[in-house]
Amino acid sequence: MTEQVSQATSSEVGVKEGRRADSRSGGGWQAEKSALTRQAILDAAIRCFVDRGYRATTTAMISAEAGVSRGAMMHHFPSRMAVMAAVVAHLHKRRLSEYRSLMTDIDDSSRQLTRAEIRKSVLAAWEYVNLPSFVAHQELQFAARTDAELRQLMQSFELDFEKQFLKTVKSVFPHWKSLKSLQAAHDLVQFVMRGMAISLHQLPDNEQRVERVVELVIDELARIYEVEGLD
Amino acid sequence: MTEQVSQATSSEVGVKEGRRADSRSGGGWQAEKSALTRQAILDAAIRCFVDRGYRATTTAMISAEAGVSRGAMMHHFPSRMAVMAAVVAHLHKRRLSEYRSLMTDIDDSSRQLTRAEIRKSVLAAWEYVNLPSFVAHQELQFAARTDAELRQLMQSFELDFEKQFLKTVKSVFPHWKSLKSLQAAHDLVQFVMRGMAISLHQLPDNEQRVERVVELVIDELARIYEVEGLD
DNA sequence: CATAAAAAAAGCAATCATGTCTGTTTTGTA
DNA sequence: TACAAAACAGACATGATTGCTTTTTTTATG
Repeated sequence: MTEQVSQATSSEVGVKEGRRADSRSGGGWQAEKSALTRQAILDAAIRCFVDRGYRATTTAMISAEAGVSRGAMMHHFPSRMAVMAAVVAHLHKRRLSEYRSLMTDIDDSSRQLTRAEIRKSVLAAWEYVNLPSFVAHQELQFAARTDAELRQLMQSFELDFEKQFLKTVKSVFPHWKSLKSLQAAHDLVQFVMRGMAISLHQLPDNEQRVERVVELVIDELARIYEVEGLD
Repeated sequence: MTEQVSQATSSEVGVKEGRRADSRSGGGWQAEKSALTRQAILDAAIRCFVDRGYRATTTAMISAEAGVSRGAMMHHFPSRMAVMAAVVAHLHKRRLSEYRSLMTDIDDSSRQLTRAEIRKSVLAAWEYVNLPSFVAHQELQFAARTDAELRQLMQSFELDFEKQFLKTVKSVFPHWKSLKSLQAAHDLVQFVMRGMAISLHQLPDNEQRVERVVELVIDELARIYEVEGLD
């Protein structure tokens, strides 16, 4: 009945607006409520991923967290994997939006890139990987390594995400001319942040080590920008 | 009966030599066989982690992979978590040893650090995170985020590992004087490699992106060394 | 108001993983 | 050889999770 796998194809991704919300004036409450419970379930699933992990998250756990019965959940999502598929699409949009929010008001687009702006973008990336949406996605991505079904499900979203991600970066750093070096710099930042996020989960002394590494990354970005980023 | 949790305490870690192997001349076959099955089970568990993931790895799966009956396995390890604890200790030693192997013959310790040597160490780190032992450990570490029991189990090993790890780096780079900058540089490399290992599992275009980021890291390390590493 | 459809809730059967239990074989020792 | 202990193998019971089915409630519409 309700499709929830909707493959991602580059630009158009996760448009599940196919449901006829507010079909007429005054009516449409049913569809609205349906969409509401859907949202509740998806958000609940994300919370479950964050504090129990993907594999340990059961359908009962999600429905309880969402405050709906398991039966109601099975009505919207006929199987566990159907929920996961919907979460993947949901996270795709949410992460993209959150990252864009964090990356705005960094570059004023009128003058050249300053070190302060580079720093802001790096710190934004660090904030980003500490967001629940990122952690949840990390759980999915990690699980996908050994779960062929999930991997296939995520594949197109991952590709599109990378594309949108880079596009955002380019729009934030219009002064950075060499696309190749920008891509590499972006990769560097992402990898470092992801590695840190994972490694420091159970290690003490985080603050200082994070700070130092962040400084190193800023140094390197500034260097790349000076050498390859200017006009 | 057989202890298998043996907390890690800095230098002395995972000494399970407490068993009286070859208690006398001619004898000791029983203990030897026991140790042999133990090894088989531990190695099997690691393989299971690599291609099924920590959470999906069942006791039946491990015993099948090891070629022993489930009963035999339960004899050596009374519970699932007991196996995991033994694997943690096993991996601790194995990873340390493998990393040391990869890091040897990099610095000839007679002259100053060259860029070629820096490159070798970075590539060694990249090889390192692609080893089965690292992937298995990654599975454990990741699962530990949402598994309090496992987390507590690994904690002391993680701390000790970091210590030994840094010690190895120091011995490989005797010319690097500033300990603080060496620590930060080491962190940078580790974070980048971990992030790459995770991110690029299901993304294409790996080769080029890895190469570029590796170059960036090498550049940064050379820069740090010149500024803070020299006498 | 009556009826159809959607949403929600609850119950049920099958599967699977774990831990325990019992029984068998092998090894060490008197 | 006889006995004890360890190593090993298989079966069983329990609890959990999943997907399906059935029943009840809510919403939309004639």
